[in-house]
Amino acid sequence: MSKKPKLRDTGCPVAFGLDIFGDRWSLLVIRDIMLNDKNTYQQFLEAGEGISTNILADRLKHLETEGILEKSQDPDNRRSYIYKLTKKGRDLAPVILEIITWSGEHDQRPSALTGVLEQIRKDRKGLEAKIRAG
Amino acid sequence: MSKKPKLRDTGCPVAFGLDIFGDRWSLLVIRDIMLNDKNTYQQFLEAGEGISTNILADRLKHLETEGILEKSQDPDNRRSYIYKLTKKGRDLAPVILEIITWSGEHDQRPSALTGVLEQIRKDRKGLEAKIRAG
DNA sequence: TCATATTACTTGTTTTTTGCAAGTTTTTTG
DNA sequence: CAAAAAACTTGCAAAAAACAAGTAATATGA
Repeated sequence: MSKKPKLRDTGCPVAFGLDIFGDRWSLLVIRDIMLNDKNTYQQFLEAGEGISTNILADRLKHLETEGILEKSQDPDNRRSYIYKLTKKGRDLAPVILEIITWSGEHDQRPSALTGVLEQIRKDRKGLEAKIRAG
Repeated sequence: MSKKPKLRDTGCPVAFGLDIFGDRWSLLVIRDIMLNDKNTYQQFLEAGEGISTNILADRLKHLETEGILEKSQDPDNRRSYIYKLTKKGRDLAPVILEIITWSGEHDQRPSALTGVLEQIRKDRKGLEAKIRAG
């Protein structure tokens, strides 16, 4: 039921990272919080790619366990929880931005995040700083 | 049998990238070629994390189809094939290096790729250029 | 040269993960 | 106070991954 990431304890930093966020969905949730101002379960569900409810719940739990996200109650709605990136999570900004940059170079199709791509090209440091600030 | 990546055609560049290399193994193969001077099926198998033979074959085929890798016969051994990164593949260097950097900051354990981490810290541009040169 | 070993896979089966539909609990809204 | 919303959970089928074994084409060593 829960994600058992079967840690590949080889000491490789690439494998270390992939064990935490190297699946089909985690980086999309992180993207939603980091760049699309989403921060609730419902918003993640409606994000476009169509993640299943159980998988989303599982990934949120996993990312929280790994210290990438933290969850707190919405003060305005006691049914709702707000997910935020921790510093460890925000530190993934360069990884996300490099993926976007790479796709910008190698994807033929018109992109949905063109705005972000332009921001990266014009003022990458500024964008990174903004994300890092939280 | 073959990998059907179920393309998430939302136009998002993060999703675009993940559809190509966002699984448990692809980036490890790319890492092996990019940083560990591995380039044959056997070498990938022995790389430490223990990928299964069928999954490796599947991923190599997929990455070749996506234009990340190219395969050629080893002139010195007609049983063997040599896998190399294409430009598109080498362009993933910043993604890999950022993952390594992130893990360097957030992994407590002593790392196996300390050498690379130091190289990144001392002369990232140089390392990137070297990888980009092929 | 002929048995053995390599290399790169493929095939079949089991196990794990994902995807999908539906249900539950708590809180809010009209 | 009935209905809707938010965040999950549960159960089951389908897909993917892991595991074990086998195959085909070289190459190697006695």
